[in-house]
Amino acid sequence: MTTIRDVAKKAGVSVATVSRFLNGNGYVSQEAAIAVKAAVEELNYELNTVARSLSTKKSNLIGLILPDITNPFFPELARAVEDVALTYGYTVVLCNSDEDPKKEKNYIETLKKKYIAGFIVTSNQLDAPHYANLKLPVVALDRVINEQIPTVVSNNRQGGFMGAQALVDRGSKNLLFLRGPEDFGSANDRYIGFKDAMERNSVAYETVFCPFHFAESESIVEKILQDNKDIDGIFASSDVQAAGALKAAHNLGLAVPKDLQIIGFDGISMGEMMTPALTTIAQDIYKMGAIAARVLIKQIEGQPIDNFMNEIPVSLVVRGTTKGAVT
Amino acid sequence: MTTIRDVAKKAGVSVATVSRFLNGNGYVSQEAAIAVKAAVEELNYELNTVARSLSTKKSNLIGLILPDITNPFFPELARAVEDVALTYGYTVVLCNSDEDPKKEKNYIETLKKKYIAGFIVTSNQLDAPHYANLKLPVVALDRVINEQIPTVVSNNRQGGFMGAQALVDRGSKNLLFLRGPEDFGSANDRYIGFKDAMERNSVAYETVFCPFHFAESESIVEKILQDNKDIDGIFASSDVQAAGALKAAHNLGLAVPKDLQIIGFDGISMGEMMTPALTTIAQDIYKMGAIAARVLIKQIEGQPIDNFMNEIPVSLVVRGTTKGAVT
DNA sequence: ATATTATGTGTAACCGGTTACACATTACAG
DNA sequence: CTGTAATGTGTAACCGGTTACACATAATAT
Repeated sequence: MTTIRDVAKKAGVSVATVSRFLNGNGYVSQEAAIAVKAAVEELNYELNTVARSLSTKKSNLIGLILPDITNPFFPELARAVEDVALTYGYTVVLCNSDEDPKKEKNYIETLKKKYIAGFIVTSNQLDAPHYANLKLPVVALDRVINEQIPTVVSNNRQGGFMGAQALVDRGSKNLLFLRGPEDFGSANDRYIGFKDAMERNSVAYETVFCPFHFAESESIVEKILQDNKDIDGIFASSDVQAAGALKAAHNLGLAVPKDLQIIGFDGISMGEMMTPALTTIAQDIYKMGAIAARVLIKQIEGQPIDNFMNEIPVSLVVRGTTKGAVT
Repeated sequence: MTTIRDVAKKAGVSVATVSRFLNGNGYVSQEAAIAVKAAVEELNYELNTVARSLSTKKSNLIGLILPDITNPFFPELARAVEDVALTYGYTVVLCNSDEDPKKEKNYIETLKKKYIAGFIVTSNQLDAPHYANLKLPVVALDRVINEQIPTVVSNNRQGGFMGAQALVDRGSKNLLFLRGPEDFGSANDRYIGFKDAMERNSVAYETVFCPFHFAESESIVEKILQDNKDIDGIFASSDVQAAGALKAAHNLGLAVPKDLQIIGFDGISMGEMMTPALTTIAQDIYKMGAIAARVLIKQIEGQPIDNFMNEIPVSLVVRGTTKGAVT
C-alpha cells in the first residue's frame, strides 16, 4: 500500500504539503501541487480513510436508523438516502433497530466509536433527549424529535385530511380510521387531519390503534368489520395497515370498493401490486430521503441550515380501492 | 476519551499488557489481569476500533451486497444476516447495488479501504473472478460464484420441480413458466427443475424470460395470457413476478385459482398480503441469511469451513392461488 | 527602508491502538 | 545443578494519516 510518505518522497516535498494538497487547505504552491498530483497518479495513491479518521476523529459514514427494514416504506427511503449520500462521498450504514431500543443504542454506540459523521433517524424507539445529547449532527426523518433537530416530514395533517375527505367525497358514510402507534407523532398528525375533516363533514366514524404490521392489521380490522357492518370506508395511517384491511375485507367477502372503500398512507410501490390497487395518500418518499441526506450533510460540513422544518406535500393517488371521484 | 495508556497507568502495567489482556492473547498474569480489569471498569474504558483497525488492518465490518433493496426478499435476508452478525460482534454494512456494477464496485472499493472483514454477495452484477480476486472472505448467498467460494443457496432445482408438479397435481394442463434473469444461476436451476417435472408429465408449457420486477412481470404476463387463452397455470421464479402475474390475471378478469393457478418462488411475507394469498415455493430466508453470516464469520476468524455448499431445502406453501391439493 | 502580512514548506508530535523483541523469572527435564 | 521451555512484562516502533508550530521568503504597507 502506498502511503502519503511515498508520495511525498516521489514528489520531493514533505508529507504536510501532500496532505495540504489532498485536502485543499493551507498553502500549496502551483509547483508543489503539480509534483504531488503527478506522484499521486504515478503511484496510484489512495488515501487511507481509517488513518484519517483516527487522526481527525471524523469519518464519511452516515447512519440511517430504521425501525423495521421489512416495511417496504423504509427500504424505499433508504434507497434515496443512499443515492444522495453516495454522490457526496458518504457511505450509509443501515441500522435496522427492529423496534428494539437496545439494538438501536448498540448501533449508535458502535458507530459513534467509528466516528460516524451523523445520523438520520426514522425510528422512535429512544426518547428525544437521547438523540439530542448525541453531540452529533442528526436529522429526523418521517418524525419530529424536537425543534433543534432538522426535520423532514410529510405534511401529515394535510394527508390525514385529504384521505378522510376523499372517502367522504366518494360516498363513504361510516368511516374507520386506523391510527398508528400511539407514540409516533407523524401518525398522530395524520389523525388530527382526519379529525379535522370529520368535523367538517357529518359522517359517523370510529378509530382504533393498530401497529404498522400486516397481520395485526388484518385481524384487528376483520374483527371490527364483523362487529360493525355499517363501515363503508377505511382510512389507514399506513399502506401496510391498508393491505391488512384489504385482506380482511376479502376474507369477509366484502366488495372493494363497492361495499367498502380503503385508502392507505405512504405510497409504497407495493400498493400497486394489490388487487384492487391501493388508493393512498402518497408521501414523496424519494424526496424525503434525498432532502434528509442533504440536510444532514450540510450540517456535517458546517453549512448553514436554512430551514429546520421541511414539510413535504403529499398527494392523493387514486387507484382501485376507492370509487371514481364524485365531483 | 480514555485510552489504553490511561488504563495502563492506572493499573500499573504497560500498554502491552493491557492490550494482551483485552485481546486475550499472549501471557498475562492473574495479578495483572485483575488490575487491568479493575482499571478498565473504573475508567469506563472502551477500545477505539478505528485505531485498532489502522494497526491490525482488520475491522468488524461485514458487507452485504444486495442487488435491489426494494425487492422484499432482500430486506428479509438482510435482517437475518444482521441478527447473526450482531451476536458475533460484527456490524453489517448494507450495500444496495441497484443492479449497477459501478455502484457495486464503488462499494467494494470503499469498504476494502476500511479494512472490511468480508462480504456476503447476493448480487450478480460482477463476474466471478472479480469476487474471487478480492483477497477477502466472501460468501455467495442465493447464488453460486464458484466452487472455491462458500455458498448458501436454496435447493432451487428441487423447488422448480415441486412448483411445477404442484400445478400439475392440481389440474393445470397448460403451464407458463416465468424464467428469471438469464445470467442468474439460481433462476436457471429453478428452470431446470421445472423442465424435469415437465418431462415426467405430459402437459403443454411455454416459458418466458422476465425480470424480477412487478410492473414488467404484469405486462409480460398480461400479453401472454391474452395471446394464449389456454394457460391455466403459472409458475414464477420469484414472488414479485408472481404478484405481477396475479395482477395481470385480475386485469383480464381471470378467476384465480379457478381459471388460472399461480405459484411463486421465495416465500416473502408479501405473499400473504395478496388476494388470494400467494401459493409459493418458500425458501427458508432467515436460515439462508443466518448460515451465510455464520459461514462468513468462520472464514474471517480462520475456522475451518466444513462444507462449501449449503443447500437449504425449500417447501411448498399452499395458499390461495392454487386449488386444494388433488391427492 | 523597515514593518507587516501573505505565501509556502518541513519537522515532529499526535490520534489510539498492536506487537516484535528484549529481558526477566519460574518450572521442569535430564 | 544446569539447560531449556514456559510464563510474564515493558519499551518502542509502527499503522497512515493530520496539523501546530517554527521558519523562510516574497509582497505590500508605512
